Amino acid sequence: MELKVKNVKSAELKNMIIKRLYFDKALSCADMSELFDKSVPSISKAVNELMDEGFVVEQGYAPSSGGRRPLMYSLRHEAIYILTVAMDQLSTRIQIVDILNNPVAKTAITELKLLNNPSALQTLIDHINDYIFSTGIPVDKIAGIGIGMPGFINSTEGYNYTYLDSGDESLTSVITRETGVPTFIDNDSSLIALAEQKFGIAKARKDVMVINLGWGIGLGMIINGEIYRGHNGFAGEFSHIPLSEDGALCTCGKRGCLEAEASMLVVAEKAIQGIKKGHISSLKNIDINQSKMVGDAIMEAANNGDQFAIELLSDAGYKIGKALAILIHIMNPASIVLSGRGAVVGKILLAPIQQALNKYCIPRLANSTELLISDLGFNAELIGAAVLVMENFDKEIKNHLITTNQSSMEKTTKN
Amino acid sequence: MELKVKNVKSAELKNMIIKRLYFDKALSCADMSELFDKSVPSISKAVNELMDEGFVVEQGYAPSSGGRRPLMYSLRHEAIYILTVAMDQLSTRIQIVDILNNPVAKTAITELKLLNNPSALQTLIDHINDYIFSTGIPVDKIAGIGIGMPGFINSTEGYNYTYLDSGDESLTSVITRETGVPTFIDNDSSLIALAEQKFGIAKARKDVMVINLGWGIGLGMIINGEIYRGHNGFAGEFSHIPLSEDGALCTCGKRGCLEAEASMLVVAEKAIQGIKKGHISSLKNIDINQSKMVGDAIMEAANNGDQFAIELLSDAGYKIGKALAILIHIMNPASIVLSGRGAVVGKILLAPIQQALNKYCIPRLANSTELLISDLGFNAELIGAAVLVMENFDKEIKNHLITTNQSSMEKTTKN
DNA sequence: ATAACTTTTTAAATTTTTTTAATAAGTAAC
DNA sequence: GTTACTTATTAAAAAAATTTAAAAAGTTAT
Repeated sequence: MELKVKNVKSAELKNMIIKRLYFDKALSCADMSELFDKSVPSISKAVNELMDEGFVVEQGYAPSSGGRRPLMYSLRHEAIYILTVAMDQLSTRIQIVDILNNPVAKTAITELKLLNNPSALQTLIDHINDYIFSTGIPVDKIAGIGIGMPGFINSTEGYNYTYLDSGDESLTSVITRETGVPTFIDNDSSLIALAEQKFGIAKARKDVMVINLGWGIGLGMIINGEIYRGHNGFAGEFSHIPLSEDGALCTCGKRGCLEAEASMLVVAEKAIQGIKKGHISSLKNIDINQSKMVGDAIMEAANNGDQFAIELLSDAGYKIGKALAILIHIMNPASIVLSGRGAVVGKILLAPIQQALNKYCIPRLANSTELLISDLGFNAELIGAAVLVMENFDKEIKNHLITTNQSSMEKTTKN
Repeated sequence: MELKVKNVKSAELKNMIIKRLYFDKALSCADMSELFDKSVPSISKAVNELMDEGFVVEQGYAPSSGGRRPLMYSLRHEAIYILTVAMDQLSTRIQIVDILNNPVAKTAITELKLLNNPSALQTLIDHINDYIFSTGIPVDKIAGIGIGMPGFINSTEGYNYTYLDSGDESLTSVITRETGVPTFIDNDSSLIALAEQKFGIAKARKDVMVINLGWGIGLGMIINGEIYRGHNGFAGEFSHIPLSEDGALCTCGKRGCLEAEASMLVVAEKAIQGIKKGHISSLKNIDINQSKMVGDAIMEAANNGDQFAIELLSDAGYKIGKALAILIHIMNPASIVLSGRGAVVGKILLAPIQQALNKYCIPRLANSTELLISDLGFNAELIGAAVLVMENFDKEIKNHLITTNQSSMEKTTKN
């Protein structure tokens, strides 16, 4: 006996509508007809079914553009929630957001060391389950779990080859099984890029390079409007491109990597050296035993006008600019976005970066690339994780939401 | 009175079939059903219509895979020809090929200087028209003209911002008007990449970087199975990425560009210097006043085991390898193909390139990229030009072919 | 204020596509 | 050499999508 789902194409259209409404908030039938190249009656039918299923609601009339006012449809807020997770080497943030990306509960922040920590995966799962329980939101209202994390990640297959070893089974499969919610993972920088392109400063742009300025230097690439992950999912390893011939030794074992020359960690290191040598600066009272805190302190000091801090950042900015020149030559992007932790000093970095671009770029290329500073800030990765879930919104997720929802999908049995 | 073409979607399917048959040579209805996610009857209907229109013929039965043998369909050879053009700074090749990319007449090679030559465009048009006339192939059997050329090119709009100035009107529009055949242009390196991915060593691979080793160093990118051209069509400007801090002066005005360090022209230049200094080599009797001929001579000498030539090429190879390391970090491609003129010394370049990759690449990335040498050689650009035309095969082209063909499309008049 | 024109939605008719079933043509095991 | 099982094509029936037409709800110019 074989089970067969009917109306596959119709279900596809409905998923496309849900997905689109997540990004565009509200659309009329006419809008969607245009968007999906489907007739209005087809759209109308799908929308009505989605209303019956509880996913879509009428939102009211939009202003007329010269004729009858269009009836706008949007997603029902209570139908879909998304659990988002942003991990770095040391700490993990967990959050549940609604369909407007607004948090519905306080973000949970926990210490979770990724390196050499065999129990990290179980800890993560426990934290997620605890968080879901604490919010009281039923599991079947959560469309999916999106997780951003560092490491070499194969997003399609759901593996992280660097951290959170899950054995033969994929990481996403383990978390899906243990939480009961479809799970998706991706590289932190890719998710930041996704956030910037969907809801940030690079909104709707097709070819965007997002630089994740943090303790390393990540690169998330949007190519033809989609995240580009490369053949094995390792694209965007910007941190370790060889920049100078005999530069500083990098954690990767090679010399002259961009990360070893210009990351916030290196800036912090240089600041500590400088302070030890007696550099006059508002930083001189900082605890120099914790590079990461020094990093934050430098950025704050720079924004407050501290000359020494600005000098250090400018130096890093120039090197980043040189690397960006290479990136521009290869990719000819519409925009480059400075995002991640370092975005707060974006304005200070802008001048030296532009200077490097002028020196190392063919003018025609430099001029056709806009340099932007993120306004999403620290939230980018969490928003990106939500986008990741909704980009993968398909039959499976809808079934997960619908199983304990009101109606069930039409199925026929083939005899 | 408004004219409206019916069966738009059906026409689309038919174009998809023609396109696919160009790439796959022969397919059964079942194959196409799978490929296009359409029912067999839909495919069958479209194929029968295409046979009536004279585009498709039955090709015979393929071996059975356990059941009834599939009837294979292929394109009718006499229905579609493609005119391909490959231009470089000094000379232009023109050719007409059939649907199997086989030339149907001798390739025409003419001297045509691109730089500072206001009459270049008219000369090109004249040559194309003369060539078509000389072959006796009727214009309405030629699906399109594909042209590969150097310069900053916007393939979608059909402009070349560097050469062949066509004023306000697009270059493709001028040539289409003057020849009566739909025309498409693209960057030479992009077309070489297209050829390698469709009919060359990187066949069917999705993420491929093709290096066009010639007088410059070009880069054609296949991303997600499609040519990537960047935001303005300027992507792949690999020649001018800053490689060394205070390197040789480049024609672009900057220092340390890859092109200025490792192109065949530079190798030739170095050879001339070496010979003048009395280097012992089989090259010593070459005419040192023509760098380009020296370039060819060096490649030949290297392939014959000349130590000095090999040394020069190895040096260039190592620098190319360093640049490829950067490319691999950013793109994580499945394959890198060495193509263009320099492909003939690919085997000699391989070792120093690999050496550089070992030094400058994270092992995981280097290991997941295969380094290939083109077997299409000098023909790649012409084949790519044909692919460019067929990739753009759409309603317009089909109409062009069909106007003076046997049947005409069904049209209805809206009252 | 009214006529003329837009835009959106709904319902009925038509077209297109897919599903189903039947037929044809082959392979492989016994 | 049957029999059971695959695979491919064709034709008729069923389902789905689009086109067409009409109605509803506005805007704008006179």
